[in-house]
Formats: sequence, C-alpha cells, structure tokens
Amino acid sequence: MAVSTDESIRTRDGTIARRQGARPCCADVPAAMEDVRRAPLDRQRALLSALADPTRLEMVHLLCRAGELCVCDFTAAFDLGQPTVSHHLRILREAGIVTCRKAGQWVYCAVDRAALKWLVGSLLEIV
Amino acid sequence: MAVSTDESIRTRDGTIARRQGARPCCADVPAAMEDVRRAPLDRQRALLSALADPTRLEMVHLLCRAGELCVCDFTAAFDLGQPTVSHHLRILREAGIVTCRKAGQWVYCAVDRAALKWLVGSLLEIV
DNA sequence: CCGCCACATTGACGTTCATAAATACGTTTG
DNA sequence: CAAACGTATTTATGAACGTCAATGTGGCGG
Repeated sequence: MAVSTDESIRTRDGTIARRQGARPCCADVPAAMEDVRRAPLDRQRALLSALADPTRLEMVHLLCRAGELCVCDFTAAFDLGQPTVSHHLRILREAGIVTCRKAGQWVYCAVDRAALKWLVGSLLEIV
Repeated sequence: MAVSTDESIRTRDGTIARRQGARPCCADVPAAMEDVRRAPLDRQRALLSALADPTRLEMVHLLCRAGELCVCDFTAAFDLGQPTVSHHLRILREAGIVTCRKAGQWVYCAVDRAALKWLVGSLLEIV
C-alpha cells in the first residue's frame, strides 16, 4: 500500500485541517483507550442496563415516590405475572439499585439512592 | 373472598405495623402510577438503553475524551466490523446522544453533552 | 470516467432477554 | 399439622439485539 505525504483537507466550515499520511483520520488512540478501560465502565453499564428496561425503570420511578413497596404492590401495579415481577426485582437488586428486607411473609423493596447518585456522578465525570 | 377487619403484623425489627383488611399490603397506587406515566419516561429509557450496550458506552467514553472522531477511528479502536460500528453510531445518533457532521468523505461524530446532562438531571429528579 | 475510499444499508445468524406456566420454598394461620 | 399466602426458582418460548458478510451510495483522485 502506497503511503503519501501530508495533505490538507477542507472541512465543512471552510477551514483547512492538516493531517498526516494517506489516511488523514483514524489516528492511533490506544492511549485514550487505556484510560477508558480503567474507568469503572462495567458497573456503569450494569446500572444502565438494569434501568434500561421500561418495566424496571417504571418500578424505580414508582419506588422512589413510594419509598418502600412490597412485591405484591408491583404485581398489582404492573399487570405482570408475579414471577416476572420477581425476576425484574432480582435484576434491580443484583445491580445494587434496590434493597429488600423481609418482614413476615412480605418482602419490602426500596431504592438505594447512593447507587443512583453514583451513576449520576460517573456520568457527570465524562460529560 | 372473605375480608377480615384490621389486623396488626410483626415486622422484622419487632415493631407492630397496623394494616387494613385481609391483604395488608398491595394498597392501591393508581394515583402514583399516573404521576409516573406523566414523567418523560420514554426519553429517559431511550437514552439509558442506548448507553447500556458495552460497546456504545465505551464509544461515548472515548468520544467524550476525544471531542470528535470519525467512524474509521471507532472501527480501528473497537475491533469490530465497520457495519457494526455504523449500526451502533446510528443508535447513539437516533437517541440524540451523538451528533454527526459530514466533512468530505468522512463523518465526524461528537457527543451532545446537553442530552447527557438532561439524562443526569432527570435521574436526579427521582432520587 | 473509472477506481478507491468512507460510510450506510440489507439480510441472515446466533445469542440474549422478557414473559408466562408450573413448581418449590418459607411464613402465617386455623 | 395442614392449608393459605407471598415470594423465589425453573423451564420453555417468542421477540429483540449484536454481529457479520454482502451490497449500495456518494465523494475524491488518477
């Protein structure tokens, strides 16, 4: 593959951008990638994907307003089977977004605000 | 179904909670649901699900640090086929998270910080 | 004008996920 | 102890998603 010398390209606004080689863009970005990988990307993604489902997001909204709800409250509110509700609550619990306490035969759930605040903070860092 | 009168239940910490009827929890929450549905849940969910994918989240991270990148930068950085990268960028673009400008035969992408800030603000509202 | 390049689109494939039915578990009540 | 209730788990199914190969599109250079 032939490699030409530097060349200048015209950008949309008419300015001249100086670039190197035959492939003006596609500059190496391994250094930046290192920083990216070091970031707590996994936890961020776990929280985001737990919240990305419409049912679970509505659950969190409802729970934030109600403060504390038991599982049967969700089954009554969401027109979903009890196993499905339990499934979603498990995902939210494993993501650290909700905490559950057992009282008698009921399980009361609440939002872990610290987790949501951490997510917000981590998003603010990259903006 | 028989409905009993008020009854008291024992909670985990030993306190007595007074509840009504045969089904102590599962109180009606339609009023709260109304408020929830009125909230901009859809946009919130769209942004969250766009960010929930590990590749797309890393793209946004990288893009926030780099400021502006063309599509071939991503194909070089992510070890993915060009159609796959294009697919992810389309989702991010349709979600309003990234904006694209065409310069020559390259397409340069940048993060719409306002969108991310809106998401952060909407999350802070419910916490 | 023809070939190359960056990027977008289409179609297909394998995987993941949400949901429901059936079942199991632990607690309360009679 | 047995029945009833709230909740968790298992299993199966259909839909959605990420990925790739092939192809299409538009701009740039020889």
